[in-house]
Amino acid sequence: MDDSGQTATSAGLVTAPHVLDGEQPLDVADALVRLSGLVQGLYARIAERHDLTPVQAKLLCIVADRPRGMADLARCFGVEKAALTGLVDRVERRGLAARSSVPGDRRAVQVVPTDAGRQASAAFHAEVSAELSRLLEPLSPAGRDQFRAAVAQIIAACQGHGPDDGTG
Amino acid sequence: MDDSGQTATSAGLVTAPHVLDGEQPLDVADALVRLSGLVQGLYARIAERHDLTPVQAKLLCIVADRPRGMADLARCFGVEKAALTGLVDRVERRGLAARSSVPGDRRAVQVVPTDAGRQASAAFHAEVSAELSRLLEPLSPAGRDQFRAAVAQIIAACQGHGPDDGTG
DNA sequence: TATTGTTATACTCTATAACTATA
DNA sequence: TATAGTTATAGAGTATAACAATA
Repeated sequence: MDDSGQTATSAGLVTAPHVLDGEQPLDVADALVRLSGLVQGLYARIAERHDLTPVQAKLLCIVADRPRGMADLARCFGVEKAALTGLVDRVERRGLAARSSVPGDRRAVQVVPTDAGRQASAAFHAEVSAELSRLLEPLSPAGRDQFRAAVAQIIAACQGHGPDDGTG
Repeated sequence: MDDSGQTATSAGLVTAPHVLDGEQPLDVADALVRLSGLVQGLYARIAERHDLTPVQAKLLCIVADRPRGMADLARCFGVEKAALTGLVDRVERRGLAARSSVPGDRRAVQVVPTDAGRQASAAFHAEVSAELSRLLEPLSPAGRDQFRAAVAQIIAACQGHGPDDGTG
């Protein structure tokens, strides 16, 4: 199971630099967990810079792409639909999105971004893209291409057996 | 800033497969966010399988490696030390760890895993390693090595300007 | 009957501020 | 005074169960 045969202690999965400030080489699992921690931390930090929680940032990005109903959003987040009520309440209270009625189905609502919400989502997206690109700068141009291809391959192989995500 | 020059919509950062079931190629940012979502989701799912929250699993992994004080743990998690009280309360209440007094400093406590906690942490760690390795199976052996090397390089370049993590 | 969304309740995680006890 | 840890309070995010309105 352990791709590299190192004596991995439990601490490796911990992701915190403090725990592994020694110079043990990382096995695959540690490397992935720590990379994922970097990305999540970056995502959260940028969201906070825009006075958003990570979940709110994600919600705004989704509805900025296209308005969606509550059940649809619940599937996007991989959570129960009841959780969406409070989520949307909060972005609505902050003037970043609004519930809009759907002509043709009087039960349904659509969550649409306000202008402020669209601006926040665009600015957030731009910063995340920029900082994530910067994350790859230590790699050579060829290395970046290989890396991106590898990640795309991994993701493609997971389409289907991973209905939810985690970026919240 | 956009390494690949694709017209990235906000939805790309959203990580949810449902949002991007079209066949647009992923830019680097999307790829990293989605990979990180896969890893976090996997981590959370395995924790749940062991009846743990992701944060509890991480806490057990940390103290299984070596007992630690509350302030130390707070630095590991990148949170305020006040947050640790409840965190440790809950794993203690569940019989997975215990507060132990430190001879020589009557203010301090150390969080030590119980036998049950050690077992849970070891089982959790093994499963995460196994499933993360499986995640890389679509890559060729050479591709896996390149990938691991690239991730290690990225992480190494971040040592220092990323004091906290995200795996919680 | 199935679907859409909400309410009520409870739990986990986190932040801030104020506090105690020890060093 | 500084450090270790706790308490109190508040808010976000989530789950479950029960419910309303519409399809």
